[in-house]
Amino acid sequence: MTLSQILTPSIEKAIKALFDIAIDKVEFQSTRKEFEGDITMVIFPLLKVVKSNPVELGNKIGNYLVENVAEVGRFNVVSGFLNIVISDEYYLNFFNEIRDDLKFGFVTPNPDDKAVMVEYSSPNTNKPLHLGHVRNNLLGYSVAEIIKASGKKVYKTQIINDRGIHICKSMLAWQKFGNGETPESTGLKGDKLVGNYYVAFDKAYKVEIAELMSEGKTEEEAKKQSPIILKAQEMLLKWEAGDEEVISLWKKMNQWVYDGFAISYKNLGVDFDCYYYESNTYLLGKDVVQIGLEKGIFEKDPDGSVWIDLTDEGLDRKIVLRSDGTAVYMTQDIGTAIQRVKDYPDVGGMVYTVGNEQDYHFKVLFLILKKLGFDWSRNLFHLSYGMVDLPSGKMKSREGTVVDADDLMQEMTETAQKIAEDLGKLDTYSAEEKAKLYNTIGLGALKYYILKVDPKKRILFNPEESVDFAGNTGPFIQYTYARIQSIIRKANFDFSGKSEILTLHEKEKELLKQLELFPEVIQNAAQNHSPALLANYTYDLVREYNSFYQTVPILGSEVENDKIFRVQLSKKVADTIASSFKLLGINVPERM
RNA sequence: GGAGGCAUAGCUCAGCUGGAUAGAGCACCUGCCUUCUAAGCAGGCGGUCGAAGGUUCGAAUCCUUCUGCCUUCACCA
Repeated sequence: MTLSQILTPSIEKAIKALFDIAIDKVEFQSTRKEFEGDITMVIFPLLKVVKSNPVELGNKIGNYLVENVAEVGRFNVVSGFLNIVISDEYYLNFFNEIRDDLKFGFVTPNPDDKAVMVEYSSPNTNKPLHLGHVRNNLLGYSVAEIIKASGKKVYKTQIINDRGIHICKSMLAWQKFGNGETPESTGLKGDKLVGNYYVAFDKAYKVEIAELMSEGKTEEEAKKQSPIILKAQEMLLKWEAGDEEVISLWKKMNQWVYDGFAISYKNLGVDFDCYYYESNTYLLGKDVVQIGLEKGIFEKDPDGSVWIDLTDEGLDRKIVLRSDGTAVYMTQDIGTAIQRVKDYPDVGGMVYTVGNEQDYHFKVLFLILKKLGFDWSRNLFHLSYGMVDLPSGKMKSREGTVVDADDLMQEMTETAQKIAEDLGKLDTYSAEEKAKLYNTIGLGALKYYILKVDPKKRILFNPEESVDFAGNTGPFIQYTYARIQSIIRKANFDFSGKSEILTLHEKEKELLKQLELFPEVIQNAAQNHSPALLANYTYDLVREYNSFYQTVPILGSEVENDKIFRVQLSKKVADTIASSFKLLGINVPERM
């Protein structure tokens, strides 16, 4: 039970007793540091219903609380704010309750509740993952974990765009220039190899366009008539017709890519419960169009194309089926959503982690699903995030200005290594332990850097300056965790028993207040689909701890009970950091 | 042109349902390693919260208008 839950009924009673008026809402905030108190009640809203002045009313309520609520020790009133001092006993009881609860803040899912499917990553299979995918993956994974921690069952999934002209381009280039190269023969990661052929295609394509243009064709004509693009289109048709040779090459090259992605995902620390492939889903949704037509949600044009008119909702008319009867992107997404609920009947909502350039698409998709009348359509959420820009501008894969995900992780690890070696604290470590640690710190820096920013904002990523390791960063938080582990190792006394201290140091109380917020933060982060809330909370907790750490002796404290309590408190902070970082997908080191 | 998003310190970002004198980090300056890890702590400097109106006892937060940047409005995915 939280403080506000304890206080609210008493305040309601007080108002009832004093003025015979029922109030429906009491507003609290945590007390600002410059005033004495732990929790503050804002008096102003009450003045609308109660005729009094704020100070007088504050005093009356305060007196009532002191007399009737055990947890309330003292109070003071400053203008319209009633600052309430909560007894140490309350915080000590709270601490004893949560101390050994490793799941503190986490809610266990109820098996009867509906599950949430979280889609993220969803790459194309013609090129390696880049910085944009990194943000997508980190966000999607973290939000999935946070929703899980908030008490819902979660399925992590992705839809892999494994078909289409883009992969045909890579396939064609491999046939033309490849000399039978494979990941094994070249030692390249499969996704890199296939990506190279995609680039090779584009290069050849550009040459052909230039040639055609020098022969007097317009750019538009050249783009359409280039032999290599015609070949690629032909290949796509063959793929759709099920041509054995094309399908077999397609399978082979896609598998290379999947093997490459698997390594990237593993390094990134993300995982999936199930996969959807566009080659299986691109025909879905057409039958639903028929249902929509019958219901009058869709309308058919004379040429046979099917549309939905959303002008009443302030949107446009949107096509859902081409005049030749084939599916468009929207059709597929409708069909895939329905398919997912068929496959996992306990799914009652979905989260789509997709960049904000598709805001409009998802608005329309959700609206269509709602009109079609699916009950789960009320719980659809587009986890829309801003682009990751480089100082040089946008990332363009064709121009080679992308930041490769594997390279980036490698660089971060190397930076961590360099900084750690300069500090020279790890001399007793084995090479293997060091490598693992550098990875933990480097990726911690990268992940935290990206996750601490509000998803909907764009990120300006400067790879030169790389990511900080000081201040509000992953390594700073990891460092605090490692320091606490060191304290625990050095505490050669038993601190497992009940803590028996009676009064709290101011810093200890601040820490406990911060810890108390953790469950609420998880719920909040889940509701808002925002790992940033959790990340910034953790930073605040760590600052609070460091301040405590520097002012209050822990192991050195002479009173035995205080010492035990402070180690226990430190451990709880470390556990909470670990819990929080787990939800962010960041590891914590035992030493650093 | 229609729709959506963003704008807070020199830079990178917090700021939950409106609440007290707008908070961190980086950078710059001052202190603190013979005591548990200085990747740290304490402090200083730095802001008309893009602009103007409005609602309110009270606005960075809500409403309107404007400015700037970005995205989107394909029988592409």
